[in-house]
Amino acid sequence: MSYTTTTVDSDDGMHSSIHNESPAADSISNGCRSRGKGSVLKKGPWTSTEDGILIDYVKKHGEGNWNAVQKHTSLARCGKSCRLRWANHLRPNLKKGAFSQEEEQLIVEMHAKMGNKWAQMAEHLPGRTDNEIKNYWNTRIKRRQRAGLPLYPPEIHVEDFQWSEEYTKSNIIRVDRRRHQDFLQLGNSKANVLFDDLNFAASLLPAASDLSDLVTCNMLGTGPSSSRYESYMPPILPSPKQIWESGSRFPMCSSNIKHEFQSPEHFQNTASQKNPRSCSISPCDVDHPPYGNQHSSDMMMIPDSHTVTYGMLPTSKPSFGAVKLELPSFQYSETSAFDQWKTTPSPPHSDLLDSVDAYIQSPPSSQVEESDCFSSCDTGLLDMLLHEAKIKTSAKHSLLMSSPQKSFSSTTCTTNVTQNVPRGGTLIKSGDYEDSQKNLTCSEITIPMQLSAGGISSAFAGNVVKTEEFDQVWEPKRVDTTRPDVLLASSWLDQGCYGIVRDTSSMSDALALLLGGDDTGNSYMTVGSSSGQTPRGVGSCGWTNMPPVWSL
DNA sequence: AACTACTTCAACCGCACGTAC
DNA sequence: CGTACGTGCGGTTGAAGTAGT
Repeated sequence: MSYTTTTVDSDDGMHSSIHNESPAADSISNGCRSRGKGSVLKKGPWTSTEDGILIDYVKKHGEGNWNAVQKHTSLARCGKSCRLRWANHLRPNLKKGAFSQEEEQLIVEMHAKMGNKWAQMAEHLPGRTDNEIKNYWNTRIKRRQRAGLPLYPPEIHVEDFQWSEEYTKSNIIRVDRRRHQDFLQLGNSKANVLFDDLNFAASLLPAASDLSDLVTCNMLGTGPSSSRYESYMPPILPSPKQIWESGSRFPMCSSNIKHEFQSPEHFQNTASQKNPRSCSISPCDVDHPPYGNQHSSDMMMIPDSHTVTYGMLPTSKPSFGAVKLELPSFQYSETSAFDQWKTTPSPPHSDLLDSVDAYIQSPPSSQVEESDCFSSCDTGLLDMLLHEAKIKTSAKHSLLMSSPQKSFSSTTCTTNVTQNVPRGGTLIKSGDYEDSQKNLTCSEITIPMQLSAGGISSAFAGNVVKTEEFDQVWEPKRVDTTRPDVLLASSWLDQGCYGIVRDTSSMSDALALLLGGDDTGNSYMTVGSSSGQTPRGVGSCGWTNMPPVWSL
């Protein structure tokens, strides 16, 4: 970062040169609007002189109207910069120095409750700024990650705080607006898997109404989720080779989350044992090779953060896709996940930590997009999804209740089979609308969506998941590497999953294929597979877009 | 002492929202 | 009603500081 920059750019960092030619448009420097043509705004660290000028200004004029600072003083700083400087460093009663233990505790609790709402947290910490809190938290994340500690201490029951109705709603709205543009930029492919995942999540859980709210919230990247955390999610994944060799299915498909779900019966039986709102995840039974000896903690998710708890990386193997297809404990466990993590022995794991570090330093760029993908539905779509989820869940419910464990397990297999094997493959042409409701039976799950040229709209196309595959043993098959989605996934494996960019060409090609569309401008998106063990769409498998259904 | 790796934190950026015109 | 502006927020960046070798 060069703080010596004195650019005078066009609006919002577009860095064009029109600012001097348009009388209406003030000069803008990297998002800061400056008054007067060609004025040069200083960037970088503030000098004491500048501080003095700003303090004087505030004394005279009070806070606010920051853009006027430049007019009334000799300060060559944009209003934004002035506000930031004042708020973070110059305003009175600022507390400097390290956070006290009480403050730290409060931050942790607040974060568990509200996520990355730094400004809100700052309101509860007099003298502290949002920036300070944010920095503290980010540092904490790294520290605890390195130490192999969970993000939240055991005494913090994240689930106790989360998903308050108002919070959820407010965040859905906010993030929805914020992410919409990102979504439009993503093209259609990712939205496809968005619904894919949502569909699965909704269809596999018994409490449709409750679930759909939560799932949708999370799928939209809302709630107390944190892309920041997502950035710290470690690539604790087996290599593609490992995946092949292990016979495991594609490891990072978000639908794997379903493994975390407790059976309806179990859930009901145990619900009363704990705080009804407590839904933290306890370890599931993982005892099958090739990951038989791995600890379930490997795949613990922090409900708040969409995050695999990197803190527990020291466990044996990458696990995400290797969880036994068996029901996890969905109720709160007395031996909390955190406790488990803490007591988890730490075998050699330098490779994993290295990966984590690499990941931190060079998070795959695709993360953001994928995260955004889930954050980008408009509210109309949200309602639609909720409705859809409920319907599907109802349809599934009888199956699940008749043999919960079996059903769950089977459904999981179905997911694998349908998504990795051609039979369930469906080519979705965006712009088509198929009323999935009509197609919905106990043996089919239809994923609703439609993407229009202008972005996403509330409509459905079909992605059919056939439950006739129940109980079928999944076998790895060869991937049709000519398929764009395979290329995408492959490329993603190379880049996003492991934080290592090996070759971007395949990704580009795949994207071109996927997003290029046909002559009519419609884009095709493959949802199912056409051959072999095809990873699901790239969006469905990103760490960042895994629907945190586990937070239920 | 020199170098490297790592951490901290100030500041920037883009986006979203509210309001005035 | 649309646009411009002011402001706030959350995420990201990189210079400076620190620790380790």
